[in-house]
Amino acid sequence: MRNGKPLYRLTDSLPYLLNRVGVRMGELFSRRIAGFGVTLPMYRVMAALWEQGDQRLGDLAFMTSIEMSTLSRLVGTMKRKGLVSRKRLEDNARTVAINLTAKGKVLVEELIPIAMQFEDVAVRDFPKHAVSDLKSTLSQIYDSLGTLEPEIARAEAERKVRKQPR
Amino acid sequence: MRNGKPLYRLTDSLPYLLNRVGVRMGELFSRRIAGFGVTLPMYRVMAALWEQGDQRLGDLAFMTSIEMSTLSRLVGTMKRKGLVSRKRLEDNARTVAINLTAKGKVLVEELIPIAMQFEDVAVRDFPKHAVSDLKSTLSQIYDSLGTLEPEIARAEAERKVRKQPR
DNA sequence: ATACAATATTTGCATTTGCAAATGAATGTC
DNA sequence: GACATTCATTTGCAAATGCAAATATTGTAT
Repeated sequence: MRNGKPLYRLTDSLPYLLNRVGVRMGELFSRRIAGFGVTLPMYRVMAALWEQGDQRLGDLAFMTSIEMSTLSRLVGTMKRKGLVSRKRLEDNARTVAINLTAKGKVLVEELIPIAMQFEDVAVRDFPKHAVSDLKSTLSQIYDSLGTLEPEIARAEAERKVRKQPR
Repeated sequence: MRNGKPLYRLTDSLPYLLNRVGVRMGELFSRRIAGFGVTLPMYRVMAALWEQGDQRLGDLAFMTSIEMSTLSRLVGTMKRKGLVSRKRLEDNARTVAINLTAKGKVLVEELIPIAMQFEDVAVRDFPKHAVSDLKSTLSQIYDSLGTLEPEIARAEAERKVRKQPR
């Protein structure tokens, strides 16, 4: 950046590339399952519960990366559709145990093979190792970002301090 | 799946891993730039225009992966904030040329170094080649999904046909 | 027991989103 | 040159989202 302009391309940046493929995948898969009356977030909730049942709202929010208040409402509509149950616990009534209903289980077990096939098709031109490398790198970056969160928050705060020093 | 249950874990699936890291990155970077009065979609628009100015709405929508009607409104609010301009062309008045204003340019050139640093920090524990492999795989999958779109749409339609044959 | 803090979820409210329909503008057809 | 047709963008409307505040329950200190 000899000339003062930072040398940068949005379209080469990791967040951009990540978002772009995420959006495209999401759109395609959404359309793929729309005929079942299920949205992508709904599928994620069902598949998460299929993997690990009886979850509390907070845990499910973490697992699905859906913001808690959004998820609270989503679980509400899914309950109305008869896909999940939501019972307050006897021992700790401030928490709630969310689970698949029989109907929800049947449905998600119909959708899972579709998801598997979808992923197969999406990566069929890539060698096995490339896909597993990709997945493991994605996981590591996710973890790393979790660790870095305080540091990044700090960088954010510092600017304020510089602009408006006490 | 000898027992009839598909062997599958949402949390090992590519769409899940992708979404999760995308969401976390987005949240962190959003917070990082919030002090500048800019949201993440706004940043993406500005950085896209910085890379390639005078874009039509449709092209900008494609480049940023933002749905067109959403983007139309976003550009509206950004124009009101004085960040972008939007002029209809003399030669073809049904298209519109969107560009950064001077103010928008100054702002995005302040944000870009932050984005660069953000990405550096996010991947600093990874060898260079791992990051470039990741990026190239993401790009390839994106392209591949584009190609596969018709095939996936067909799979979607087939189900309907089977259920309700003519 | 009473008040107070901590935890988990839900709700109010304003904003954003996305589909489908409407609008505005250019192009082809007769 | 009026006509439908296609293309690019915008808008109506209902639904989804996310922050902050409210609610409900549990734990703790006095």
